[in-house]
Amino acid sequence: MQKNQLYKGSLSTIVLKLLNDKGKMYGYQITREVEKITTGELVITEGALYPTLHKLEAKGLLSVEIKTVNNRPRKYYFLTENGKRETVNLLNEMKTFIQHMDVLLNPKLA
Amino acid sequence: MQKNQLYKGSLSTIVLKLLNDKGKMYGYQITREVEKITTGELVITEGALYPTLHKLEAKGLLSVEIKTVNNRPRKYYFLTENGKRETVNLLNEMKTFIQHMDVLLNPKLA
DNA sequence: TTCACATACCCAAGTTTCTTAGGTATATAT
DNA sequence: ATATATACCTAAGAAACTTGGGTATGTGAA
Repeated sequence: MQKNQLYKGSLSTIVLKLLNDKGKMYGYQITREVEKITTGELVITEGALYPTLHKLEAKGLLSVEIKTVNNRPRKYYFLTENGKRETVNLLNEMKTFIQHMDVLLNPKLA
Repeated sequence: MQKNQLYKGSLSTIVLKLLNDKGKMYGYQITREVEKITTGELVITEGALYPTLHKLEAKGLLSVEIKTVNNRPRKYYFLTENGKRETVNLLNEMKTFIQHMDVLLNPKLA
């Protein structure tokens, strides 16, 4: 999703958090929304997103609902109960990760 | 370095920043230092660290100096001029990454 | 003295996550 | 007609790890 390797591993967390806040979203909408929120700086490629959505569904964290809009099918994803619990876990892990980075990269002098 | 996928991609940044602050360090010492700083929470495996040190050296970001201490060889790594420049870049990328995560995971209400 | 543990280096096979580069198809604006 | 936006998808390869080894010395405890 970037030249930068740091984003590796954060995609599931981003997707789950978005669905947690918005309720239901479809894949293409997620890519648009992330670009909008980050003012175009973070672009999620479809080659990364769709396999991730399928993986989260296979794990039982997401469910799907297909709707046809403008003669095109849309797959709306939403969190299952397990998905809601896992979202909390992943957000905590992200918080811990950032704290660790802060300690390592901004050491207290003396 | 963790169960968690988030740390993937951050190892080079951590190593370069440590060397930037400490001057010279050897591999084993880096693993000890990171554990110490994070009070045991972040453990860098040797299977991850040594290939990373070799990669950074191959890229011209690190140089090596071998010393024998207690009848065992130690390989002290230190930043080259390019390494110093790249450290600044990677620290900025980490800062940007954390800002993006903040915007995505802690959206302003309304 | 033997046995574990810390120190100190290393590699190879496998996994996960992503990038790159495609493919299909409809609607709309130029 | 042609490009762009919308909307889904996959497969091959790259990168960064984990896991599980290997070698070897020094030290402390049973």
